[in-house]
Amino acid sequence: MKNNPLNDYLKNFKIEAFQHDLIDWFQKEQRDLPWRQDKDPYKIWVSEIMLQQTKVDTVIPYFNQFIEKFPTLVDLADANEQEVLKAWEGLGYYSRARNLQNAVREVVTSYDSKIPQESKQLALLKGVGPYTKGAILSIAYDIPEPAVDGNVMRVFSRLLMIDHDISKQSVRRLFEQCVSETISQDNPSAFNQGLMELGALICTPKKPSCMLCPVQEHCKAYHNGVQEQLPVKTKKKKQKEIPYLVFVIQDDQGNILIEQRPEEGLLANMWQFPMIPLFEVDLEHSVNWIEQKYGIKVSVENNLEQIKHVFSHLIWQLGVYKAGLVSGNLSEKNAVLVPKNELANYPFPVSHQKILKHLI
DNA sequence: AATACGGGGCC
DNA sequence: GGCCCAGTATT
Repeated sequence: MKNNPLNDYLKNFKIEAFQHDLIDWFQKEQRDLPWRQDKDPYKIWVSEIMLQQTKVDTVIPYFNQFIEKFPTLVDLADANEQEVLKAWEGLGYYSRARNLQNAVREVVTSYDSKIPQESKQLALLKGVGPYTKGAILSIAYDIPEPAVDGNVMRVFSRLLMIDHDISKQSVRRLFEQCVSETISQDNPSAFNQGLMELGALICTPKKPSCMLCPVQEHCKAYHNGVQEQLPVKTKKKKQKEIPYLVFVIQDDQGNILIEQRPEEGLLANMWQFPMIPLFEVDLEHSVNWIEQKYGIKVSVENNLEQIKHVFSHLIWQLGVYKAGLVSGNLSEKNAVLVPKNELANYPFPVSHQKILKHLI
């Protein structure tokens, strides 16, 4: 245990008093959230996946609708992937939904439909990383495991004045040690949730409400007046812009051409209007490209709109054009002609929902 | 150790 | 326009 930097950080830290102050505050001040209605491990799992990189207020309506549609683990396992993606539509990071269903099916077949309480088995499930594993174990099963997310790193970086760069993957393990050493054995669920709730409500990234903080007296950063300087986090570089041509192709019966994206990569298995990077084909040659790829002749009519869509790592500039289907038979297997009123049955990313909206 | 992977809300 | 969010998988 010597030369462990953790001992230096935890020196003079009053663990039992901290546990009490944190848990006491959490039990009084916690928000009334839908996944806190009961301790159904399945619901806790779903909520934890949805909450990855996503704010509570965004998740609430999705969670309610999702649980209504797939009330149990078995219901989700039995669903079509397209149904699941449709329920996830607009929430982002769609691989979360596909991994969740994959993992739920694994639990049904390999674990008699019961979510494992073994850390190692849980970690084997798709989409369950160190954070989600700890969250499920502690919140659903009252097992004292760390669940370190951005909140927890921010809170502990201030409490113990840790100035490691929290954007680095390896640093998470340091904070897991902090939690392991301080977590309440009696109530690990309230302890972990309390840390996150504190990070969300009081110990916020900017202008933390230290005057309202239940653990202010435990906070080294506050005592030194450096709470606004923590945590240390390197900033990410800005996104690359990619211009696309997008085509809303309609036949004479009013059907519209859409296609499913590849099963890997960005927006995997989601649907879209045909689109092509502008650096591969310009508008003049787009008719040829469409004929070659889809086996149909079209006539481009007019520009409908320009859309700028920002992702975390890139930006789409979409030039959307209306086109009429002149002749030919659809040869692309991932594409279909769909009546306008059936488009809403398919899961579209938000960028293409914007186009959909423009059509109606 | 870095990068891909969404989208929305805040300043 | 950048930052942040109850992160994970892949390279």
